[in-house]
Amino acid sequence: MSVLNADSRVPLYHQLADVLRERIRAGEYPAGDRIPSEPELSRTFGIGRPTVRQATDLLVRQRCLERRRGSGTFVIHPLDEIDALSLAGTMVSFAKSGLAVTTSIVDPLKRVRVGPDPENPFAGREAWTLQRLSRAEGTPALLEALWFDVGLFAGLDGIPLEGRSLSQLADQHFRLRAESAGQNFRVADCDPDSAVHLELEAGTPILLVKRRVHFPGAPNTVYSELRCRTDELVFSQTLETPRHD
Amino acid sequence: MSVLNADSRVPLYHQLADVLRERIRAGEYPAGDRIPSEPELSRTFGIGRPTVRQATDLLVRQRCLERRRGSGTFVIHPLDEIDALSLAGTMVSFAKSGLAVTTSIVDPLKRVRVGPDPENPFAGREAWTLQRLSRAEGTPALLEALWFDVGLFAGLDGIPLEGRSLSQLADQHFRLRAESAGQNFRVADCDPDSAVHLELEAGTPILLVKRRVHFPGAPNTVYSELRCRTDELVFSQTLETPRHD
DNA sequence: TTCATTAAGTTGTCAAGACAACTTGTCAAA
DNA sequence: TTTGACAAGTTGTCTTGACAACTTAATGAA
Repeated sequence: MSVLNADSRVPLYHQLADVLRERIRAGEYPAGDRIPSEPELSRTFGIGRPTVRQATDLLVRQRCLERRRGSGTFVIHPLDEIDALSLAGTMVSFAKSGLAVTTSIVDPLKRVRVGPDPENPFAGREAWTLQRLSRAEGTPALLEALWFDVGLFAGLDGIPLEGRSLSQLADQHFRLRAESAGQNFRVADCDPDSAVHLELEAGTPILLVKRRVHFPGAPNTVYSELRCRTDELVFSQTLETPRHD
Repeated sequence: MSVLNADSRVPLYHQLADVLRERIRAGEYPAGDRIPSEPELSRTFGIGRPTVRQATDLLVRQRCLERRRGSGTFVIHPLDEIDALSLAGTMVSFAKSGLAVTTSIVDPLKRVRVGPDPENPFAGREAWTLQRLSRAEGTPALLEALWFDVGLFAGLDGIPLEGRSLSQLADQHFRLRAESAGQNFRVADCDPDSAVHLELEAGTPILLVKRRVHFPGAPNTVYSELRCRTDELVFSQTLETPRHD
């Protein structure tokens, strides 16, 4: 009962990769679990082991699978998967550092008309907005103000946001996956409101990051301002060069 | 006369990839030219064709080679390719802003033994180092200190650096293309030396970026510290999500 | 000359097998 | 119980061989 079509114009290893990717997506091979071994896949699909390896090679390069010699081939944990925002994500980048990070919403989600601001793409329009604070080991480290497009994120007010990655939410609830983002960095004096949350004196220099996130066909769908204390924690990111497989 | 050692712990296809990369770098296979065909490499090196393909696969993925079915495998032209470092590049990101940016070397290239510094991967070792200053519209904006691996950038002291993008140099002279990079951001007080170059008072808060650049098979090959004035110019970047197929 | 055909060469895909290197669990001995 | 040796299973590497799909250049005919 082979699912693969040997006469197809699509190479067998691409077909097998599609099957595996679909099974992973469907939860048939849960994250962290081992998938069937190469000889086993070779037998069940009636193809050679090199072809199986070509297929899993694709998924390994896409960071979907991970090979462990002598042990097996495993489904990568979603956190390590290619998440559009993880490039610049905040919760994610902190989580990887191994620090105990807690995030709480300090200003609940509401619909507002955004005032004039040349850097805020929602200026003069309505948008969802909220503010959240991340603490590392108890110390306030990052205050984040976000604005969302009301059209694309319709019904956002019915979804629990506490403690969730926003990119994960965008993916799961709205099937939106960021395409690109732009951000800039500057040193700014901390305003009084933010100073309270960050437990600083007003006027203390902080790192201010302004970020725009673009989705396919919908640029500037998310805008955020990040205010970071960098006295105890630094703001870090990892960049990977886009792969062309 | 095989150059490859079958008894080595290093896999044959890695050895062959190294040989090919070296020949490309040395100009033996010029950019745009065809390299010997797979059967030919297979014969001359006395190895199987799949092994040859494994080797060229590495270089294709590093965007060093390009396969054309029915025609051959070709050395990629350095210029028309996406610059890996442009993701995090400094001159490049400034240039895109449309501002008149000039970069000058304020501390010439030299070989030094790097002192202890937990964040500098060259600490306790020898490295190339240099310091350069970028001005936007005449105003000092960015002071950059760089450290390079002496092994990978052998002969760096014979190459004119003035006014060139370093990633372009790495690509064209050493056929090195960054794979990934990590950087962190913090607010720091400007040290006296940097203050002179940036035309600030010592102690003024500036943006300090520490960056590590990784090349295929050679992590931490470049380390740099960027000190930015952000009063008139911001430090910006664009992120693209890696595409999959 | 111009165009279509042909042949040679190249990469793309796939098979079957072999051994090496490594991991893990089992089992026996201390 | 703890330790060590062993066996089974898995991925890593490599070989030989084959045919398909495609490109290019040479060849021949109009």
